[in-house]
Amino acid sequence: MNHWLLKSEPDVFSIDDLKARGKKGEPWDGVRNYQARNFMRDDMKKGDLALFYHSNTDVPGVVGVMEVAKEAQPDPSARDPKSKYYDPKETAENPRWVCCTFRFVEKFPRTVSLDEIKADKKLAEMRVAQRGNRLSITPVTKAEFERICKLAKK
DNA sequence: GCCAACGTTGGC
DNA sequence: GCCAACGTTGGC
Repeated sequence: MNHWLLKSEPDVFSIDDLKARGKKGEPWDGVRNYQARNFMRDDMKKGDLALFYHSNTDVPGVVGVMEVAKEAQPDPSARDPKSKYYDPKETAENPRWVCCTFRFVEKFPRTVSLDEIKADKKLAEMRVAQRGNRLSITPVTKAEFERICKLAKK
């Protein structure tokens, strides 16, 4: 099983929004970066666990856990001219963008902040802690995943 | 709101 | 296929 970290701006879609979706979960649409897409398309499997990270907010950090409920499918927003994620090059025959569907697992009792991640020896190498990192979907190791869960419950 | 870092686009 | 220009991300 693989582990992941996915960023989302809480103003746009927060962990509480995901929780409100219940068992149905939420398709992670709008990813328009090839590296991130490849992770979703090629490596994300049903049951994989992912850290939910709030970006662009007062205290950026990991706020909870979700799981892959459905593996990659063509991203419908890419073919919707009204969507801000619309891509005129997207076709049904040759879908360029995909999305996995995620289901809420848990919300941490507290946020594991980016500052904390950077300060922690075992976590400092995570992609999300690197300067200039903008990738919204990154793989994390099992050890990193478990470390963050442990910190969250301290 | 600033700005550094990065990915993408398009002219050549 | 290079690279400047541009748009976006996201911490601060």
